[in-house]
Amino acid sequence: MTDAPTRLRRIQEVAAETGLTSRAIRYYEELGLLEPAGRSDGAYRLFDGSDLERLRFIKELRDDAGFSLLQIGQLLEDEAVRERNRERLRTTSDPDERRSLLIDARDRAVRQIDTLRAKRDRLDRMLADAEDRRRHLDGHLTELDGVTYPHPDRQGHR
Amino acid sequence: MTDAPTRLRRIQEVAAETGLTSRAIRYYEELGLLEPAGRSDGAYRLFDGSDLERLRFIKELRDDAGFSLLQIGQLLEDEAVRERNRERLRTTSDPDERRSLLIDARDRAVRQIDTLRAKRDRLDRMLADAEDRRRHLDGHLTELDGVTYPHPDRQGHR
DNA sequence: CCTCACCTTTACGTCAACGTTAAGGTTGTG
DNA sequence: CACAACCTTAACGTTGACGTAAAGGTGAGG
Repeated sequence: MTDAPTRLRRIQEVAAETGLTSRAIRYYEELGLLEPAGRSDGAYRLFDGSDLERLRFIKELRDDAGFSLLQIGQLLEDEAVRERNRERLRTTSDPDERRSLLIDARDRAVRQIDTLRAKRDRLDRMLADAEDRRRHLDGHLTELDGVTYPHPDRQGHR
Repeated sequence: MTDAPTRLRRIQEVAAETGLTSRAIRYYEELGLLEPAGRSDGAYRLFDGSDLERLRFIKELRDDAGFSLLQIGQLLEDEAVRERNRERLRTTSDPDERRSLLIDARDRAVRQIDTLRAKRDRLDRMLADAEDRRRHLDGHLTELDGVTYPHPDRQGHR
């Protein structure tokens, strides 16, 4: 009892909370990116908290990092492999196996770091350019008005 | 004369130098992402240095930043608008117009900064996670071997 | 002038990532 | 138990970003 308040949600609620569509969620399942926590008596999909996390993560990777669903599958698979290896690490005491597990894990991490770093560096450069421009323009503006003028402030984002 | 050694290239050479395909280049033109510097007597497309730059830039945005061609079109359009406004800025002396041009430019820069920053921040977080994992694994490995083993050390970045 | 490698436009094909419709089963509320 | 609002699978449609093939023109060397 007191099994932690693991509320189970049906697909449309999940869609609303994640900003995805039901169709997209089913599609991700079809691709093997996740497996809903369970099913109802009729065959309704039921999602728990970790499913929500996973879906939000997928969306982040898709929208912000621009990864394809295939690449995302790889990343998630990598994470799963890591999890299994950590388990294996705790249960084995053979030092050779321990070392090879660790080396494999490190290799995966390094590969991931490389791709991410490449992406981030390009973005950083573009960002720096844009910020330079803004600073430059701010300079011209204050020079013109002699006073800091009101931020147009598009939407309330930050 | 001495028009700078503006070599003109035909599409396949450009493809080889940019890592794109001829088809992709024509497609980008079709979408209005660029206009080749000229055409030969028969109607061969001829590209100059700035075309090459532009195509490399498009490829970076597509591959590394994960932007859609539509978004890339927006970014390039923004850049073009900036260029025109800078020209206008130099030729007008009406302070009201000058200020509105500057404010508009600053607005565009801010918008771009916001989107780029969001993407970069997500990538940064993922990267930090991966680096933490690598450090952690390195620790375990040196602890196991009692010696720092050879870094595979992908490339010499950073 | 011939030839071959390259180019042109036009048009249909393909793959990922879903959207949409169809035909029917499920749940909870009155 | 009726009914509306949700869900299911299956299947076909759509859009972006090209690939590929067809039918013909171009241009530099021999």
